[in-house]
Amino acid sequence: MRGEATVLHADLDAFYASVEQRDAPELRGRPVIVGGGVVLAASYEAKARGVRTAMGGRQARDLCPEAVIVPPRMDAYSAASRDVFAIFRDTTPLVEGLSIDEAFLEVGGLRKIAGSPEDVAVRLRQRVRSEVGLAISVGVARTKFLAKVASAVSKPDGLLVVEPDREQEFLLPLPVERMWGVGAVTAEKLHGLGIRTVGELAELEAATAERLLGKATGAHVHALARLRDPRPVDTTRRRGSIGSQRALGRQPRTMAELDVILTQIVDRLARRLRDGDRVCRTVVLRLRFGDFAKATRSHTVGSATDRTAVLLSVAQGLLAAAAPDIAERGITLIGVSLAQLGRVADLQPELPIDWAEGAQLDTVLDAVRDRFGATSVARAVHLGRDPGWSAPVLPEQE
DNA sequence: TCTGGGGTCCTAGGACCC
DNA sequence: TCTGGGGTCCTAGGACCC
Repeated sequence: MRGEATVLHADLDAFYASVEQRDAPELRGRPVIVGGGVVLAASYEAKARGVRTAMGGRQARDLCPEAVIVPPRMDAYSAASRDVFAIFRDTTPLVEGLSIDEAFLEVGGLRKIAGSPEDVAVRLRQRVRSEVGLAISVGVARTKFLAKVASAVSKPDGLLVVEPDREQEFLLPLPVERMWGVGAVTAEKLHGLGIRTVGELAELEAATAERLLGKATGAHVHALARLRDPRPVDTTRRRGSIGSQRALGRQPRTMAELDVILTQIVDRLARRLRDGDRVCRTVVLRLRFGDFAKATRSHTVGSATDRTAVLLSVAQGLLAAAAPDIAERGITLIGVSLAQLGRVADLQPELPIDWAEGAQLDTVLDAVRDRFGATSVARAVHLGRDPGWSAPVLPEQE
């Protein structure tokens, strides 16, 4: 095996539940479930009783009647996440966040100043424990995939280094379900061929895996099983979509009710969009019907926007088109995703302004505001041929 | 099991363009 | 008269992840 084990995967343990136990000492040592209708997170005491993430609340209470059930406090989790990511970035600039509670860190360049990757991992775990008060598990390996599997195997509150010459003996005996990227459907297909371990998957021809699982998924998981994972830690990834949804229960809903909910969702999303200086081109309406079958309806606009009014009218158009289906089948969830995200800055070369025509500032600003909103005006003006122009402060319309 | 909420990536067909 | 081939975009659905 070439290369050294320099990739860390750091993953907070039972994150939401651990924050609750940190902030409320009376919860420590007791089974804690975060969530209500559905389990968002379970402490290790609750997991020991069989409670699992995404399990229905009723089933969780049946399994563990003495569990303390607490409502989620997303603000507290976001703050804890920021604190932990600050320690990640203080450890190395090469951090790739995967979600609110996990990240990859490339630490290969730190040997001279900070010691071996294992030394770095030991200190990282100590710092998160002492400075944030949370347990974090870390896997160390030559590739992202192996580091991710290693951190999962090390839990709870563990550290596992997979040295390059021990990779096969670590990975091949594991059940295929432990692979990152193999879920229930893929595992079931593999079981159908009698394949239960990663080693058995590795013994297949790549073409066989691709026929069984599809070209991309087959090639991907087959390569991983053969210890091939060339993906570097990528610090440049940006979110490609944002979304929000609401479960509605089973009771019938009028189109007027749905319109109110849709408006609230779009309003929230559009604010998040503008807060992040982002724009989007595609609006996706997510529906779940009375029989819990899911569907999406989407529309892409020609010019990216962050305007609530534009996004809402697109969403309303999609909802209106779906109204007959909803009337017939009922509806149990409605949601919206905004996709094809871009940065406001990226819009500027596309501004439809012909500067050669000697456009007046007011005309230009009106055009910019109409298309992209007041928040974009100041940046757009910087594109002007005259860098001496200052950006007027316009009130946000909404 | 009477079923959250936030995301990523891939597939496949049709439209459209050259 | 009998119909190319490739590339990209859009839409819808599905698997997977935390």
